[in-house]
Amino acid sequence: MEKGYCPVDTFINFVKGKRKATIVLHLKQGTKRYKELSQLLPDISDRMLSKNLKELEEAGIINRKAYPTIPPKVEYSLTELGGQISPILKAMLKGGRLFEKRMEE
Amino acid sequence: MEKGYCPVDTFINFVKGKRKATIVLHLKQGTKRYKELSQLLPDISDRMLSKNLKELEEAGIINRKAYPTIPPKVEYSLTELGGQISPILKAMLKGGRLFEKRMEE
DNA sequence: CTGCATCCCCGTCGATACTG
DNA sequence: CAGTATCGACGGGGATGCAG
Repeated sequence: MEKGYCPVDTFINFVKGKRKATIVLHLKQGTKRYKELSQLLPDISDRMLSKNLKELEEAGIINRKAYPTIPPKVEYSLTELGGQISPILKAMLKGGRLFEKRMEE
Repeated sequence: MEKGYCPVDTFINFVKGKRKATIVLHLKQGTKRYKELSQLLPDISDRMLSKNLKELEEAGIINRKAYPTIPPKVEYSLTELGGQISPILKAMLKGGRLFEKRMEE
């Protein structure tokens, strides 16, 4: 993840991947397993989900905890940084609704 | 501009175009001419700048006022909606700096 | 259950050149 | 000054299938 010319772009780069923001918002509600996230986000493929999760982990936004059991079990949760940015995502959510309202007219 | 599955994505769609957010932040400082924006954003081509300006105008975020003089003169400014979302962009800017600080370590 | 590998399409963006 | 036209490179993301 590279630095943008302006910090706003840096932020966008962290968040623009398909569904990344939504994943964080769901994890804000509490720790979730891979399968649960997959069900909460019906419009994303496994490929993208695991890719986004990995990137979010590398960015330090989420924690990944794998249990070496059979069948495997993996839990995802927010890091402190993840908690710090979630209010911003919430603000963006509100802003998004503003746009959606406008579009309906 | 289509609606996202989650409003956060709607918001991102408005803002993720290269430099769109930065344009809004500059216009927040006051009305600017095309040339001025072009100089404030040295890393964006004319093609992208005019494309982004047009999209922001269509989204209702900025106003475009052209004076039919020679040489031509066009001024861009924020709409009320543009003013409403700029605090969110500022929050994203702060968040971006958080990320950048982390990356330096 | 939790992913990764492969193939491929398509939109985004840069470079360059041109116009009213 | 304020853009538009065209071409081409690049990467995100979908579909499908397979593995530990």
